[in-house]
Amino acid sequence: MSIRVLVVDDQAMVRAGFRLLLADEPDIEVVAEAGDGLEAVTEAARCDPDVVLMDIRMPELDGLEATRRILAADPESRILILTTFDLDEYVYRALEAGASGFVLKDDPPEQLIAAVRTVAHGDALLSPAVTRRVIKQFTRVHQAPPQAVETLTEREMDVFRLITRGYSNAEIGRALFISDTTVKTHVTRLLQKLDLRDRAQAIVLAHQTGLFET
Amino acid sequence: MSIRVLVVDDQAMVRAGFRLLLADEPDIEVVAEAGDGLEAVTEAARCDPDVVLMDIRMPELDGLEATRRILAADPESRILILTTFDLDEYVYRALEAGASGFVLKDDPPEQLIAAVRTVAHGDALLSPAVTRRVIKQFTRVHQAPPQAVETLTEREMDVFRLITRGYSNAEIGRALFISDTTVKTHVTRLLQKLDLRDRAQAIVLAHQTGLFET
DNA sequence: CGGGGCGTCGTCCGAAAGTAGGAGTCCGAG
DNA sequence: CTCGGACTCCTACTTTCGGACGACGCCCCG
Repeated sequence: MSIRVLVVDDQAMVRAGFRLLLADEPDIEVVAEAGDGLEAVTEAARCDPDVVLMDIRMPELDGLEATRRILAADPESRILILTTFDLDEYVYRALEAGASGFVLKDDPPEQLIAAVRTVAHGDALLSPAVTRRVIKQFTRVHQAPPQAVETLTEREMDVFRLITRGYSNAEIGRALFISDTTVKTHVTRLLQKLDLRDRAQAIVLAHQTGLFET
Repeated sequence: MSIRVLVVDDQAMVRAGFRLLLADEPDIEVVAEAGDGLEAVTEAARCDPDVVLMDIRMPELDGLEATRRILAADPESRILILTTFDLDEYVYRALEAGASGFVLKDDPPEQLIAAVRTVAHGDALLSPAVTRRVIKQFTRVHQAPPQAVETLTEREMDVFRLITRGYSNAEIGRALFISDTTVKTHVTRLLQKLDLRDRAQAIVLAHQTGLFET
């Protein structure tokens, strides 16, 4: 009763690497390979693997669409997405598509193998590196407004409020009857205090934490 | 260079169980135990463990507060929270308190051991059971867009969504695997379609209309 | 009285953002 | 097959932002 795996990647070298890597594991068996999304769908239908190891970037049909189609044909399929970057926007979309998990290509091999077993067993999984990111996002959303906001002066708050309305520096200047260079001073300082990069992030922060509601 | 672990639980039997469980692992060593939160704090300060395995429900000082204090004394500490229930409240609060991970007491032993290694290595971790819930939270997406937003193409929507997260053009490019000049093209066109001046206004619009909730 | 925080206003500079226009691919509809 | 829409990428340009300075006046507080 070994775990039957389908490896999908457009680079033959990568597929070979995984095949080799998994060959040492007695309870895991690579039963098929596919070089693009379309192949992946047909192969999945043909050999009904326990786990599909799927690259996300592929010709013909990308990993997302392939995931959707495979799951449409067999909702029981377990699909483990592979990617190179962890800030990958495709993470979310892959999970939406119904993928069971997510592993970085440069995670250590043992982690990949453990991941295969985990999803085969029915659990969902994110690679630790991805998890760290998710946790970070997660805790940020659920945190009360950072007390750093309290360190803002009255004037900085004025500017902050107008920033969250989408005003430019010049507009803020006109609204507050000060020069735009002064506005820039305030903006720079509030960004520093809140540890943000630009006004865009400031707006996001304000809305996430419910600042300036109403 | 084994991983030095401090086990914290108010039940001596549980501590003994973990000690036994971890004794078989050559690279893991239980260097101390504590029966409540206060003890945990002093023990952590005394023996400076690599990983603290901490129950969340305890007399004197609960796992959350103990976590905060240990981290206040040494921000480098890795704390792995143990609990019997996968109630979200604990997850949030433990992560807020700065815990590196979260494991259910009835997760299989191998998972616990792997978790210890993972957090010792510096990665964050959620038990698969918890991860599934987190994933669910994160994959909640788009809803009915208000009018003009419908004229946006799929790609423009992708870019729009990342803008509302505070991403720069370069970051969006990396996330979507396209060049930043292409991102700028999409940005310009979506701003035109929505009759907005800059990304800041786009973020405001998105949040005001409840686009891209969560 | 002297600091220190705050608000105001500058300059200089580099990095982003946004605009304009062109151009190539792919794909589906007519 | 042609046409057009979507997507991609480019060059070249202007404007805006943000950072790093410094400066001045104000007012409060030790």
